[in-house]
Amino acid sequence: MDDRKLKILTAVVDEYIVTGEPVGSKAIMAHVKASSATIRNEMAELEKQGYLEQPHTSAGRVPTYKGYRLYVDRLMEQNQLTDSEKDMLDAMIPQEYVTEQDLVEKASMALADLTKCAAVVANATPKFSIISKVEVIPTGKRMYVILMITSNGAIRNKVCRLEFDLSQDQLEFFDNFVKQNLNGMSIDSLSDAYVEKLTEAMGTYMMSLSPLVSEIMKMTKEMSSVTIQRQSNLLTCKDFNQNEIISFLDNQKVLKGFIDETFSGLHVMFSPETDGFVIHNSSIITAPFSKDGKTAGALGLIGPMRLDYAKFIPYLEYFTGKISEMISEEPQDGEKESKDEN
Amino acid sequence: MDDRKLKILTAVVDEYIVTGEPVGSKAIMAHVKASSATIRNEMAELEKQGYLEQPHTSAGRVPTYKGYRLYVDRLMEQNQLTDSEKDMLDAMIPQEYVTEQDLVEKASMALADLTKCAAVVANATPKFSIISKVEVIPTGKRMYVILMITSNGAIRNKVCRLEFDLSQDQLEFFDNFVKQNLNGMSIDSLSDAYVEKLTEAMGTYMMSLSPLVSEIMKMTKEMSSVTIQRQSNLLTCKDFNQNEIISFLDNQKVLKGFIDETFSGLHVMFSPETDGFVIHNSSIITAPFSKDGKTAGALGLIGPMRLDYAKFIPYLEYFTGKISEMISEEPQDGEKESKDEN
DNA sequence: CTTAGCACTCAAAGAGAATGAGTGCTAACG
DNA sequence: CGTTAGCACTCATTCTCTTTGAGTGCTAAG
Repeated sequence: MDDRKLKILTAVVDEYIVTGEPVGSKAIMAHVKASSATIRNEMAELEKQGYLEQPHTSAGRVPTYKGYRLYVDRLMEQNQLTDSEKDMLDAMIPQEYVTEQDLVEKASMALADLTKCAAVVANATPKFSIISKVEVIPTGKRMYVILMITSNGAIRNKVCRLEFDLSQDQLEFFDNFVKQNLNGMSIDSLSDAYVEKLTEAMGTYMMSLSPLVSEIMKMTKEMSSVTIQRQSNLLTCKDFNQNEIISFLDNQKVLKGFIDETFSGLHVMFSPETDGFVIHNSSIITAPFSKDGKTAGALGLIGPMRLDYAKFIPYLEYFTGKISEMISEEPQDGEKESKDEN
Repeated sequence: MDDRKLKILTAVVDEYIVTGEPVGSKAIMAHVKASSATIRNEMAELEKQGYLEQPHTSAGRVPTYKGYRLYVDRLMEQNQLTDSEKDMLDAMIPQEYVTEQDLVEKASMALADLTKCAAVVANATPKFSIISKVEVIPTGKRMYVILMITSNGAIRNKVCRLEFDLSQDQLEFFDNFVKQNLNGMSIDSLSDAYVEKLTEAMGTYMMSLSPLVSEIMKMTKEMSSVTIQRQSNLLTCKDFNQNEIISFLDNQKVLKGFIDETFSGLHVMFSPETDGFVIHNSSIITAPFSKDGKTAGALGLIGPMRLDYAKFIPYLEYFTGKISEMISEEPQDGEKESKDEN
């Protein structure tokens, strides 16, 4: 794979990202010093190798998935953010917020608006945070609310209906039981086996209380929230098949499948790589953010493959950087900054 | 307005609901005993009176909003549900559910699928239910979770960040304060004036605790949930302007405006009547459901004006009837039925 | 190996022409 | 006088046919 071919491929992708039209040999001449005939020959080879394709015989070339992959991994040059861009991005990050989730969602919404993509926020709660409180609150005949709060501030409640009413005694036992055995546990470490051991340790209380334990287990599994903002941007993007988008809107659970990967660093994934998630011609960029040095979640953009990676990746990383700063324990009201504490 | 005109108008609407195409005079001949020329003359008059309109000179007629209004109010004959229809509808209502909200949402989803409309569920919580529990739970530096549970089983939590940490003493005071002054209150009766009086009654605690009170007030205002299911059905309906739908998806808050009316009985509203809610050519059918004889919420369908009212209204009423039965205190495990108790 | 030149391809856009569903109007009819 | 048959007219839709032009592959000369 010689240098000129790579240059041509880069030029095709760059151009296609801007115009959205198949790129012809003449357009490439502006980027590569060679005649259109030479470029055509090279493009024909690139097509044979699977990096480009033609919508029809007499059209220009369009990058294939393989072409994008190479482009993103090795060819693309990321833009450096200018000061004015940074100012613009800064202005988009909300200064007022209550929960971290709140901050991240608002920021992602702004990013979605800017990039005309849909934005995803994945919460790393189950992987990286610990249970700080579990409460069971009676709320009607046989109805109980379980309230769970985790170290990163996520709060969930769940109603559950039991077969019997619990006695005061049982409730108190459970309260203590939870304090001793669940509080302080990392959610990720609550394996089925561990929970079974716990349940057995409850002795005579097991019968009546084990449904609560299993509800709590369910809650921990549902803790990993994945929210999507500005899905409508997918609808207005003409690179997509409308019907696919519509059925995606109806069941977006599919996204949860490959979320775990996103916490490890910057990722660019293309639709052929994300099985289960089936919007053809789409790509997802994700970047993790952290709190006090520990992964706290990931922010992502869903858009067409024809995405301005060189521009948007720096945007995304700038955002996750800022978010990490903001949610980490920072000096407030004049306190000293103290990072990397637990 | 003579009888034949009304028959012709009815025929136009009936026909248009089925075909979606402008209705010509010949098609009407199947419904009304008269020649096409006579019908044309009558239709010309109906057009002058504003009940019909022509997309263009050489097309058939389409009902106007005024035409639909008359049709729905006075002309339409509602279908009687057959036994097999009832069976079908019964099969669509979930037998397993935890909360009432859960039941209603699942049912509305099924109804949306059946009718190819979007479904709305409006919760009457703030109007008709009482606070059964408010708890304040500390969850980090200056962070507190307020948990609120109402008599109909709605649960909300809200994180709030205070300026100061609260002492044990303050928390206990607030707990008692809430028990005495908020528990048992109807949410609707929490006027700003009442709350101000409450706040003043807190005396020396006022300074530190009033932010909590105002957060609780905010929560009560956010209690009225309106959820929409199967919005995608709006997208696939060709009677709508796609862009309008897309911008509706982005901010569906607009629905909250006229929700209160829906609790009073069956309503059919057309887009010109629902200001704030601006999907042209749309209509909304809503019907309330109740718990032990008291209004608990409303279920609705959003679709094009060209909706099969004669069929869908009975569906909707059947559903709300069933839901009312299910959520009212019924005999369980062989207990006797006891309606109209509080 | 590179490139100028040329014949060829094919989607897209535009111009008529044909189609047909539907109308309004007029004049005859009972 | 209301009803209706008949007719000329309208106009969105569909189809075919042509033109356009961007882009290609191939060939032969540099």
